[in-house]
Amino acid sequence: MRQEKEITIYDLASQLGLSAATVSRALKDHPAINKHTKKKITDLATQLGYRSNNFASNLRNQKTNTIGLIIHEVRSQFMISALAGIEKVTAEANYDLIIAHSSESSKKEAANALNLFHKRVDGVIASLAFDTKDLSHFEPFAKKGIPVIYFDRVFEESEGTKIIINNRKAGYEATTHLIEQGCKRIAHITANLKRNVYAERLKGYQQALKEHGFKYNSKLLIINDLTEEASRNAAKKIMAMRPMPDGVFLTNDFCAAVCIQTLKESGIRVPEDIAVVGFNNDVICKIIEPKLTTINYPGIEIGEIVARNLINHLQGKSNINLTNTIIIKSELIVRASSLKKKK
Amino acid sequence: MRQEKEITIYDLASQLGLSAATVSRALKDHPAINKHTKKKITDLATQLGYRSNNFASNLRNQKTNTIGLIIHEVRSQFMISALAGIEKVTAEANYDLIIAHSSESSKKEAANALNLFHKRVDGVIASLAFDTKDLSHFEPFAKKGIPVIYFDRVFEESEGTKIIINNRKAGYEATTHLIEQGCKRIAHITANLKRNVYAERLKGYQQALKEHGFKYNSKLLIINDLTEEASRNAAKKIMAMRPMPDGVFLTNDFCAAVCIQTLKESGIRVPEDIAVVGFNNDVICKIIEPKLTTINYPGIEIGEIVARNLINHLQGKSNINLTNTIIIKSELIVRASSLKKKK
DNA sequence: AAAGGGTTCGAAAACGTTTTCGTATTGAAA
DNA sequence: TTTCAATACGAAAACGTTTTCGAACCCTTT
Repeated sequence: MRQEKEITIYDLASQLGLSAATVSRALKDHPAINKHTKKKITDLATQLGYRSNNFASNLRNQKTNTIGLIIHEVRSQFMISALAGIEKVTAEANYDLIIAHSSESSKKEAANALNLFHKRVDGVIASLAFDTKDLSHFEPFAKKGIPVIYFDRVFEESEGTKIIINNRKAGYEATTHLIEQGCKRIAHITANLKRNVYAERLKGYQQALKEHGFKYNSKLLIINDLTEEASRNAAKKIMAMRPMPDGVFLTNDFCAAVCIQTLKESGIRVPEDIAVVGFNNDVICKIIEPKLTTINYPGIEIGEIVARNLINHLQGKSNINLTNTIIIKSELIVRASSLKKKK
Repeated sequence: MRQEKEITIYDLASQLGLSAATVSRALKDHPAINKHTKKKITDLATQLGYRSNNFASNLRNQKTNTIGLIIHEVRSQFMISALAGIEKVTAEANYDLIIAHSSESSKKEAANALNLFHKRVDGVIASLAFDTKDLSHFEPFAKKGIPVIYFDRVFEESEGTKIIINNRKAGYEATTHLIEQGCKRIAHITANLKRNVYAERLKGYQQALKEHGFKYNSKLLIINDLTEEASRNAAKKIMAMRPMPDGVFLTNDFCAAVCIQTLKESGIRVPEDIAVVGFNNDVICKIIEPKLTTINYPGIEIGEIVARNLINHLQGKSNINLTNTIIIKSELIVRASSLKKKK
């Protein structure tokens, strides 16, 4: 396990009777270097197993080629898909990715932001924690001109660049679909309304009700934290409502799946007794019986778009400071769980 | 958006009439510095918003405080859990994590390894791609004494340190459980047998059959790639077998869930007509109807153990070169999908 | 007073790269 | 032949930290 000495540009230079400056330029394919010497240098470099030292380079260049990713929870289908998209794009552009997850704690989110700041990331991508109340922990980035892009969970009224879907429209479409299936009493199960995604979906739900002549009833609204236990309790609450709802729109597929399961265990039929629409289009949609109608929330595409925007900005190809909000397309996917009317 | 000048230890030093050496030591809590001066220095540092420059520090120290993670697929419940565990431990130890995923391609895996090598990670954690045939792309790390820990998908006969569960025992227990439930004709659905995890589970399956007086029948073995479509086809193959198996052990919960679904759609009852056991203990187990009996493959714990071992080695608290294989406990979790005998 | 031993700090080199100004060489134009 | 411009390369500083090897100082002890 001998630790061979690491090769530097000085080693290459002295072996070829050149200067370090020339070697450095040659390896960067600088035009001022003769093709012939360039070839000699690169050949020797590969032969000797030279690898450039990123720290020295970063130190000199004052940039890190690293992007920080702050996510609220890594164990979510959507986030994983988004992560995959982000990873793909950043890797292709030769950026490193530092992943920091807050486990839904705004405190940890702030600590992560500070950590990334100290690590001097070139840019940040963030989806906010459940209980984040303000963006003050992102101010250091703004002060240094380090770009931050928010996605999924954002403050819609804030300054920064945001990439989201039209959650209100999605909520509207989900609810309208239930109404079109003949539902007269539609419940909505969602999470903390301080988060834009949930608040907007609720607004869409309310708007759909109103436009179709139903009046919004807050007794049909259940707010929980989307865990398995909470989802099971939500289903019980639904069953305890009198009269029982004949449709329910949930803000999360996993929660919807657990609800369907709980309802079925009590002998309630889906969709005959109650139609169900979820949100996200997780793989679980196609496993649960009946298969789950849902809103397609395309994680990979969103991740790719987020990363692409950030990198284009970093490379000077565009300027996200001019962009405030980018809306990604989403759509309703109809499956058996909501089909009261057979086609 | 003014870019304020970055504060260095020289700035702190000159403002206090000290040397950079003293400041550096004070910030690192070096014992040779007076508590009083130490306090003055740290106070000024926070006041001026000083942040230490990692590159300069890394350049000087010749280490990166970065760990590379090579995974075959990010979109897998197990891998995500493992990732969460790894992230937790590395973050606590103040290591950065660079994630490279190979999308099940050994070519990309080799490219990722090279990339991490050039980035000079201090250590590597890897789970191999579907079609990786040898470990030659990890040799550069060995040559430089950079530790590599393999987990999940490994070469069991190779040199490096490996962290795995006893896949053979797990396969044995799953199959024995089916036999105890009265199954006489047990199929096995798995993936590429070049990968240790699948090969070992098969061996366990075979051993259980043998020990209970059944003889192994290769016609009951189905090998696929665990996608949704392949899983559906596997279920059809099961149904086409004559006589049809009365039990099946699958190497993956998602695949099992799709199979159960397909079987049910054809009117076959689970577990009455055919008992099913999966592998991993994904959330899907509790969603599918009937709930899926499975082997608990504890991703978070494994991730934590892998990361902890690597970091202890890097910090000189232990030496993984002395360790060849660490076996983590796994266990059978019995649910409805395999219960032919009611208790 | 001298010697010794802590304690506290500093000078300076080193890590490996990039880039700003150069200079030297060459070929062509005047 | 001189001049000019283009081409090809080098010297050296700079990026910010860490650490070795001292040195200065103070306090005890002989």
